[in-house]
Amino acid sequence: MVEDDKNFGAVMRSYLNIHDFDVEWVDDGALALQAFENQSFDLCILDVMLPHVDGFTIAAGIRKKDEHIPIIFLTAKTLKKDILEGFRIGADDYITKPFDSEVLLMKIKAILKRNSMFNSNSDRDEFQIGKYLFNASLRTISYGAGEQKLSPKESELLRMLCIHMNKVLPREEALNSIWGEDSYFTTRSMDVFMSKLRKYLKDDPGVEINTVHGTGYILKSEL
Amino acid sequence: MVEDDKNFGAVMRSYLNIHDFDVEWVDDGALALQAFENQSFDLCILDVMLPHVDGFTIAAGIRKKDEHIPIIFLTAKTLKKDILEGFRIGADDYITKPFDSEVLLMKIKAILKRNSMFNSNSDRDEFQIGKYLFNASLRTISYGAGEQKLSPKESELLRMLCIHMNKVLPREEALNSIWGEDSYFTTRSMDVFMSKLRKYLKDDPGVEINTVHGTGYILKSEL
DNA sequence: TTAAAAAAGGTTAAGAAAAGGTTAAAGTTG
DNA sequence: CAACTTTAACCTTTTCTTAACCTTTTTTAA
Repeated sequence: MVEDDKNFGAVMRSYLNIHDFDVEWVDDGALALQAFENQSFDLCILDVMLPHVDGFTIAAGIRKKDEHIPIIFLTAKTLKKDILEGFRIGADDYITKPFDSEVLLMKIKAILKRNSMFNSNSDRDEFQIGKYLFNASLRTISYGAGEQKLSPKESELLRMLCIHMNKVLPREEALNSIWGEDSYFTTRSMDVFMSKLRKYLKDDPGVEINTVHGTGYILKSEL
Repeated sequence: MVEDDKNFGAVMRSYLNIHDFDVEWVDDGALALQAFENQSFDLCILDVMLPHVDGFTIAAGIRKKDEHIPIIFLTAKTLKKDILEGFRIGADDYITKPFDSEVLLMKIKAILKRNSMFNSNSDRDEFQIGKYLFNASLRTISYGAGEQKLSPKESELLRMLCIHMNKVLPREEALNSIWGEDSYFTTRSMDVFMSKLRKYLKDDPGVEINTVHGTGYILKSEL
């Protein structure tokens, strides 16, 4: 949420918190775009009249980076010209103050619900690993122009490492999930795969797969 | 569109027609549900106060049959209780009269755009594949002057690849959908068809059908 | 405390099994 | 018969396991 009115912003945040939304609130356009780059959001609520950068410009910047994320304008600007401009940029809704908070809530839910149809299908299967982009359903690791294909087990193992990014992936967990059992041979087989994955990722020194002896592995990635 | 005010309905219809929408207009709830069953729509606009069956009831009936289709209420009922009821039933928006027609138009477009992410391709039958134009119902691939006819299964398989353009089409999905089962022989049969499709598409180097070993196929097309 | 033994893990290569590509012959169906 | 689909045959490629030979880490016991 981008809103420069401190009182209104605080009320909105607590209202949305009560209804189980996590709200990241900034009061400035530059901070908004910065937050958008560094974090991951489900929906944006933008005021239009702001110091420095206006809400339309923020929205355009957001749309450039993510053409799907829902955007709602929430503003005192009631001129038809502004409303149309908001939709032109790619807003999902344009709500004028004063507004009813319950109605806003319903609109947020309606938009998220519609958007979730889109997102749920394409399950999270893309990961950024340092300089690499790993697509688990295409089973590819791309890095600049190059592309490395992965076998099913290689891909599944890397996906599990990504899900546990910077945390330990217990050997057992991977073995049971991918091989379905935890015997001497499957263990050794997994070692072979780990060796292969390390090769695929060796060109970025900021990425490494560390061993936690007797326990498991950690995929470490800077950034 | 369900609207019992003859004058208003006629104006709305011609306004939407001017903006390239086909409008089916009924003035009664029973007719609305009947039309919904017999035809195929992209979006519903419902008045709430209607003779016989009210708009909320119609919306509930529609939602029962299709949980994804966008619904917009367009009504003079401005009570908060009604607005919330509208959203509760599953509306995408609730617009109160009087309203601005241009804003309505933008809202319709915003909602259709979001919904299109979900169901876009799934029942199209014309696709651009690189330089080729593929028509699934005529079962032809044309490329400049030339035209290649496809058999029913060839066409259906290519259509599924097109729907998943640049994404993986799982073997299973194609087998179950086209052959109705997933056995050794249907698998081999599909391999034969894949080989044929590759031949048809071989003249454009920007188009290729890639194998994701053990998983499925991807139709890749530049542009 | 520390050297030796045991366990765990790293890496490479060989080979078997599974999957897929292609072509042609043999069925099917309208 | 002609169009279409399935089956068969013979390949090639991909994938996974296994074995062998290392290195590193942990445990054992003198």
